[in-house]
Amino acid sequence: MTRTYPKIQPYSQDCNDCPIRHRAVCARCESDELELLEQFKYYRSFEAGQTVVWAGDKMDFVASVVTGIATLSQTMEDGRRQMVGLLLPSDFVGRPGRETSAYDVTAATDLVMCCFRKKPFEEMMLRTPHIAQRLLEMTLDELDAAREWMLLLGRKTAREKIASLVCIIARRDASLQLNTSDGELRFDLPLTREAMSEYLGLTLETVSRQMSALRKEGLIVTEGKRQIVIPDFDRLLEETGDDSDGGFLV
Amino acid sequence: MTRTYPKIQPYSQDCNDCPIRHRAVCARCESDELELLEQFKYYRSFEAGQTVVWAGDKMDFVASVVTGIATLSQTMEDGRRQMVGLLLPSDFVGRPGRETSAYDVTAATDLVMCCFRKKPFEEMMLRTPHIAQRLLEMTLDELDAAREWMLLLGRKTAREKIASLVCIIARRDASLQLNTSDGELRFDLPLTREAMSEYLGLTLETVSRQMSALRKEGLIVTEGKRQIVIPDFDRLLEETGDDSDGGFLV
DNA sequence: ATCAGCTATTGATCTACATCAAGGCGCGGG
DNA sequence: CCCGCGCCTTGATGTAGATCAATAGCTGAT
Repeated sequence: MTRTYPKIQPYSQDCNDCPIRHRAVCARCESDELELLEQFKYYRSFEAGQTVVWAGDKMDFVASVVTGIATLSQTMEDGRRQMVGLLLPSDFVGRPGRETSAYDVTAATDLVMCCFRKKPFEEMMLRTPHIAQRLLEMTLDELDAAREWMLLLGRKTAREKIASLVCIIARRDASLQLNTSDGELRFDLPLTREAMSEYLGLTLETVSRQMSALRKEGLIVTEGKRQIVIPDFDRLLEETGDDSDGGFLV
Repeated sequence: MTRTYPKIQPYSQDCNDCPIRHRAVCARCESDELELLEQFKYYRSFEAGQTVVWAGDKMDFVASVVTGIATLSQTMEDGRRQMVGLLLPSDFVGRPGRETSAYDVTAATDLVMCCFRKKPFEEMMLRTPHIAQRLLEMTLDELDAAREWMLLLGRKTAREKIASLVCIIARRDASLQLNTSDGELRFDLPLTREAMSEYLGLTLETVSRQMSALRKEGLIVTEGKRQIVIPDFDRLLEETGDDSDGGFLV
């Protein structure tokens, strides 16, 4: 016996105010069955620096980033912090089947999230198999990204780490924005030196020094505080230590 | 409209020769619909050190570890290696929806895996929603483990890394074996110093030194080459830098 | 018994990054 | 205008862990 289920349209690019957006399950572009999600959907805004949830706190919703950047971090007792997730617009956060957040969720910039209460979300997951399949796909992508990140943390030099981070953000950005055609990439890197250091497992001083080094060598150009131009993406890529072809998976 | 689907029995402990075992989808203990998986199931054995698949190679199966230990690693062009997955018995490997392996899969010890051809597996996933749900759950667990691992790689000292690894293996082992009641844990750590160093983002010399240090301080006792006794688990835990309560999620 | 080939240990030295410390720049408020 | 506060940069110094190197145990082959 073969059944058919309502199809989730994956990666629908232009559904900008959907509750769980194009990299996630898009409820807007869906069958009737999914309409009911709408009634549980709500938006929340945060200012840069604010905490969305603390590790261990109750988190009764799942969400996706609409605008801005959120981070997931772990903190050790003595204060050492490691970022373990970087959420850009369209990324999903929250784990069906868990009561509390395992990580600090923080707004790295001003942030708007689109939230669902977890209960109805879980119920719908049971009724609509394609959601679980879509979510599985997303989670596998995240796992691959985490593993790439592990290579960075475990084996790359400070210089390679910085180059990698800049490339990662540039790619994510480029896949959304229109890229400036002729090899040159322009985008803003909306992370403080401290946030970068938490991402990379470095101190902020080392981040600053290595950024200066890349700047002096012309691999990156900074305009103002956060705006970055990469004159030659391929040249910067060579500094990451990654295989030239190897896929970034985010 | 509410439908019901065949239920997957999760974590069924005593289904030892099931193709995808208790931490995964258990096909043995299932509805008729799942029976057809059996015909695509086959076993493969590897000797310690052998490679199961190379990163980039075609991988037309998914599998679970039956006995032994497998690892997932990434290699940089200049040979630096980082382990990104450690697969103990019952762990699942392979990604539905991808043609090639993203990682080197290697037998750390003699290894038996139970494999499925990917095509029929994927087809069944579409027909049997609970499989995707179960797989999602497993993948989320793995993601949490990966994030714990990122904290280790990014922020822990060599000593903390070693203590953490020993604790992780001990826990995984204890959850399968009968633990030796009175606080004392005995198990074997079936990884070479080199494998440990690839897990931890260290050199094998540093691993060796730190193991010696823990031994001299009586935090661990080694019997023979690979057998390890932890006289006082809680005392070793304190050396990991982790929150005393905080959940290891593997 | 001897030797080759692993794996592990231990020592000596080097270095990339952390740590400590001192400004500098930009921005908003009084 | 000045001051305080975030954020960033840069310098001086310290150190954990890498690197280089020698040796030791263990296993299996001759």
